[in-house]
Amino acid sequence: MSLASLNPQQFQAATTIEGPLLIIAGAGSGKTGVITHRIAYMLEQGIAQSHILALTFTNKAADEMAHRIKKMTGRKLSNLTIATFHAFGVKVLREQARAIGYRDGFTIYDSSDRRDVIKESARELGMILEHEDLLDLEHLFGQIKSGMVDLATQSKGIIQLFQEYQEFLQLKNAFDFDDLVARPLELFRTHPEILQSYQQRYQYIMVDEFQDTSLQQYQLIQLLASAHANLCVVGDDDQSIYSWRGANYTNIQAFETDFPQRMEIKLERNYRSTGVILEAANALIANNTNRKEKELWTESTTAEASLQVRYLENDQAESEFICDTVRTLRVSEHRGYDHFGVLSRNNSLMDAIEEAFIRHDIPYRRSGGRSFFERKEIKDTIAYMRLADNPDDDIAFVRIINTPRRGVGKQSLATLREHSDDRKEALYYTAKRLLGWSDPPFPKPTIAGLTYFIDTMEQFRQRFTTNKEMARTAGDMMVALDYWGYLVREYPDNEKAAKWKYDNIFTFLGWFERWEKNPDNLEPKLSTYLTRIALAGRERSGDDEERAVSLMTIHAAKGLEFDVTFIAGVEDGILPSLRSLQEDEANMEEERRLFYVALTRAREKLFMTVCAQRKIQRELQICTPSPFLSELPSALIETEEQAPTPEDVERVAMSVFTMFKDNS
DNA sequence: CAAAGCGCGATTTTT
DNA sequence: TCGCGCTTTG
Repeated sequence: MSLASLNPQQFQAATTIEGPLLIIAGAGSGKTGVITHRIAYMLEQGIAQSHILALTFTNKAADEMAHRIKKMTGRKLSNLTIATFHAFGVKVLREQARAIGYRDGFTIYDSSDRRDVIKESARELGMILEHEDLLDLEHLFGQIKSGMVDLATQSKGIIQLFQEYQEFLQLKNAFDFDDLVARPLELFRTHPEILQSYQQRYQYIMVDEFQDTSLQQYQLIQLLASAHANLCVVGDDDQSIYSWRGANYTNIQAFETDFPQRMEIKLERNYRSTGVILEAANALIANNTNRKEKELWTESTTAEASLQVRYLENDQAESEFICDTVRTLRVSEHRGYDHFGVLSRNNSLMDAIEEAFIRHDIPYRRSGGRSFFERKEIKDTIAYMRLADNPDDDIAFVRIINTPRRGVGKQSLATLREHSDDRKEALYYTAKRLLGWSDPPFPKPTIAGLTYFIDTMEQFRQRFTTNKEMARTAGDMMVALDYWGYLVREYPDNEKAAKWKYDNIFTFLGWFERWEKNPDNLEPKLSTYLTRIALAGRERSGDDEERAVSLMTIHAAKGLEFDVTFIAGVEDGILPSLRSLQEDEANMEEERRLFYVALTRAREKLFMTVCAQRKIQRELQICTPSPFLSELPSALIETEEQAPTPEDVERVAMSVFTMFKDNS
């Protein structure tokens, strides 16, 4: 490796490895390079891999970091821990499950599973929940678990439901997402000897995207680092965009008080964007109060640089403009598709744009959104795998017990639940037990269906533990269950849809197989893979490295960069998001940071599009430009058309009005 | 008692 | 527009 490529600040950040260190790293300041160099430098200094812990925010960032260190040092990284907070929590819990009363091989419940668990718990207590209550409870339980709300302040009913919920998880040997941070923290607090063993192991700790850590995450690393105090945190308060998930950029201030002997380094030189873009971004973010003063600068100038705002009639025109521009610039400036990125505040805006990409036959990659893993057929397949791995997983059981249909409806399920409650037994085992009776309490066809289900599952559970070809086993399982027959029956006059869904299952299993057979894979177990997809959920497994335009939310784009960047829907109510502001007016600053993150993704060219009207949830809405646009120095911005005058807005409003009149 | 058929509400961001 | 839950049907 060569530290020579680093500027003085970067060099100091990379080579200061003892003691607490705070690195304030502006957008595009070569942060990832510094972190990877820093770890490589540690290894070079003879620090054992096993003593280093690097925590990141996304799986993608963790993978990327490991990849770069591997390349830089040429070493095998068998013992280096680079993980997200959640993945690290899983590691600790797998090692220590027994200390908190769990058995090995637990399951991780994602947020949609959480919904189901709340429903189950409510049913158990005889409570009736409206859909809205359910959403509120999901949110509330998350806040309680992450320590933001005190359970004791809640009503009796809620306390009862929460306790039932926790009991359910424990009984089913499952953790939810919040547990993955909260439980290890609790473990460390209550078991000093366990904490000590981890402190001894992880003597050098590094945290990326520190501005996005929650209070609990901060407390966790504080505990771990308290023995050696070799803690390096890297962050940028201007890029804190996850407060809704408990992220607390005041952790940066907390770090300053908690480690008064800390060293502080600011990286303000930007290597990514051209001057125009940077100047605009600086001007925007200066409007935020309560931030650490900093000014990004660059020496980069290029003829290709530009910052444009386009005013378009509607979302259709917006999509067309983006596609046209991509195609034109690709040819005229010889840019690969993968150098283009399209960002939006929320996922739904991307639907229209994706459609246009399909129409124009432009290769694209859309991340986030209703991902592949959220398709019913994939969720079903995963549920079968989960149940094979952990028969206690009632949520998986309920999901697939009647998929394909095998005569198990509401009544049979109620019978099963009744019998399982008595013994605190998982539904799977209850079913197995009841079928052993001389006269099982189900109708004839149900008995047949259930028997086949249990027999098949038993057989494949066996095969999963003994057979090395797990993906193949899973495929055979879906065949044995006749999932194909199910799809044909569900989509009677649409065999194409059925075929498509069936193919999806095997695409998914293909990834599984690749993972399973990867020689770098240290632990090719079913439970390991299930954990992986639970944590990585929405992220596409970056298999096809084909060049494609990236379509994503601004949140998902953090840490990435594109030569040519589009920000779609730069309109009031979208950016800033109306919902976010309704929740709390103070969110304005976070929305501004979000826009700041979007701006700073661009290297050379940045296009922002504003529509006069757009269809939101099937309804045509009149749009006005985002107030943030007026915070950008107008001298920097090129526009082809004039910004719409109030008369324009009125005209569009009238035309929409008459359209509605005609329709009714 | 399970399966097919109809109506209603949903979408901010993600580990 | 689609998935989910409720109602009717067989």
